[in-house]
Amino acid sequence: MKKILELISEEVMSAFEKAGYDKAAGKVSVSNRPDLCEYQCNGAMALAKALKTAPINIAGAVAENLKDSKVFSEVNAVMPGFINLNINPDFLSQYVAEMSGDDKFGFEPAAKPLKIMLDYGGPNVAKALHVGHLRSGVIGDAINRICKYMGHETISDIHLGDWGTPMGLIMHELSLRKPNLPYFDDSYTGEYPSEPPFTVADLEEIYPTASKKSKEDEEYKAKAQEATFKLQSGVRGYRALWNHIINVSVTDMRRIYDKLGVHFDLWNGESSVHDVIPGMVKYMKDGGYAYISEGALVVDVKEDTDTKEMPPCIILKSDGASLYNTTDLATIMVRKEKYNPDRFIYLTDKRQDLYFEQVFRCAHKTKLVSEDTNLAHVGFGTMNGKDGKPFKTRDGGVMRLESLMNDINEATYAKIKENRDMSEEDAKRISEIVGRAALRYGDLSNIPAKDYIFDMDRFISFEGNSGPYILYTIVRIKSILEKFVQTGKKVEDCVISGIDNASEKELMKELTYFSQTIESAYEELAPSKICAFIYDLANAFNSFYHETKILSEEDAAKQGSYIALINLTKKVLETCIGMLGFEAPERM
RNA sequence: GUGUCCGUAGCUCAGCUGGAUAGAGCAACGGCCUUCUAAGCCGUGGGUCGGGGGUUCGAAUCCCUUCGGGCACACCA
Repeated sequence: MKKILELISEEVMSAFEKAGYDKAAGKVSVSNRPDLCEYQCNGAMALAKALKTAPINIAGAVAENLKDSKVFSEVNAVMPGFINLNINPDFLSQYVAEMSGDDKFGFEPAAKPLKIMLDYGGPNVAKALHVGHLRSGVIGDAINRICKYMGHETISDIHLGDWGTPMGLIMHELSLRKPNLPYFDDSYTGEYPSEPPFTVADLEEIYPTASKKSKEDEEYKAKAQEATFKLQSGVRGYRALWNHIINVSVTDMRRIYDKLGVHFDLWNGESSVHDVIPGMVKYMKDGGYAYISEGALVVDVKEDTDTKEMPPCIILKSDGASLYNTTDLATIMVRKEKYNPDRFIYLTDKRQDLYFEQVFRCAHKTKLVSEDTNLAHVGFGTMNGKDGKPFKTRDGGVMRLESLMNDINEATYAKIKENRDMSEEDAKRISEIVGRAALRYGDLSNIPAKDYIFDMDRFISFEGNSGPYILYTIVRIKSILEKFVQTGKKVEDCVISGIDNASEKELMKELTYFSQTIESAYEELAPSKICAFIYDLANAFNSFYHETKILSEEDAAKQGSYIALINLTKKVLETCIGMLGFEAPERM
């Protein structure tokens, strides 16, 4: 189905053409003066200057041509040259009726489906998931779902940090604490224990301790580097120990990401490209792309059009070791060979903007990917506390992601118990569903690139623009539909047949924006667009709900039309929150 | 220093491919539950869109400048 604004614009464009003007001027937008009209076209004013005519004359001629249009119920040319439009209720309700008969509500998937590689999450196996990991996972996951709804094929990869210095730090610290473990005995040739010599809780304590020590103690730092080197060069015991770290850590991560509803197709890490690095480096040298500068192997990524400083992309450090750039480029190479994606999308902190620009330029320049492969980086802002600084726990520590989730679930639980009479079991189950919505919506409703202030009270107050508000709206609809079905009627038999009040029209208009919302959310890689849309839609529904008695409506056709409309509203809302990565309970 | 993002109501934020009286939520105040979940709805008050210049018939939106803040700028990730 064509989008509603396309249909309306086409109508106005042909009126421009008929009046002898450039049809391009007929583009229509939603009115910014709802008191005057529903849609507006400002094209007459843009044309006036070039044609040396008064804009109102153009607008008047166009309006005249739209007099008999079936699309509009009212068309007015007003000073200085606005064309004010009101949509014909019959046209609108027919459009919405058509939407309700379509699986995707009239949304047209991408004409050319792409294969898209998404890289988000990016946790380090040495560290516990903390609040800093929330945004990458939640935004990445939502973009993944949006891509799929667009009809694209996606592959998501968590891209674990499992190969760097943090691993060496843990191993070194462990070697000090438990020097007798066989992993540290170079002469040991037997089988290593299958049980890890530590728990997740141990790991969470070991890393920060080791990290702190290495900053204060040069010798400690050197030993940790040595451990890192031993791991990377394949020393048997270190590899075995490393496997334990991965297993313990990843098991725990899966559990938490599951709770959050964040999914990954692949759980590859930096380590998975370790073997291909030498080949890639050789390729870059042989191709004449990479050269030695200040001891390091670099690729120039400056462009003539640059107005800013653009440092070269470092491939190997001056000591010959690989770094972040190396593994990222090698990962691009591997992904290209293995999956050949049309597009790569990375989700990381926005502080890495410049870094990714370098890597992307390097990948293109060295022909790791073809010129038409789109490499995109979504740099997101940080979640800050009320003081405007990165969010911390009360005692100033790093807030673990799981703690944050638990806090929100507990607060949600308390709210449910306060407002509803519900069994312990239901309250607990529902608080988890609502809690996830509160957290994900709370994050996603912000524009990705911006920092935002996390305020627990706001998240748990459930008022205004929040996940729970959206869920509550859906639950209300479900409740009506359920009662309707109990009277022996069928929702599927209902059809949208017309409009008889203002709030119903508003709700319908809101529904028609579904397609364009999804499209722009994809184009801008901004799930926040969907949040804004469903918030408006929920508002429109709630107004309608208060003004219209549905179950007590005696006119069967009218009631059926209402039912079909709210059922469509429900489905659209559910589809949208599905893309945002949460769901609505049956009741709350 | 270079680049980049931001500065809109007391607070948190929309709006930014230029359009007519700058919008929400929270907080404050006032209404609405014998009737589909009041975690809701309706209403009131509250803003020199950081400052200054410019372009334009028209600027929160585009350009320049200035102030204030965040972030990044070759061997960390």
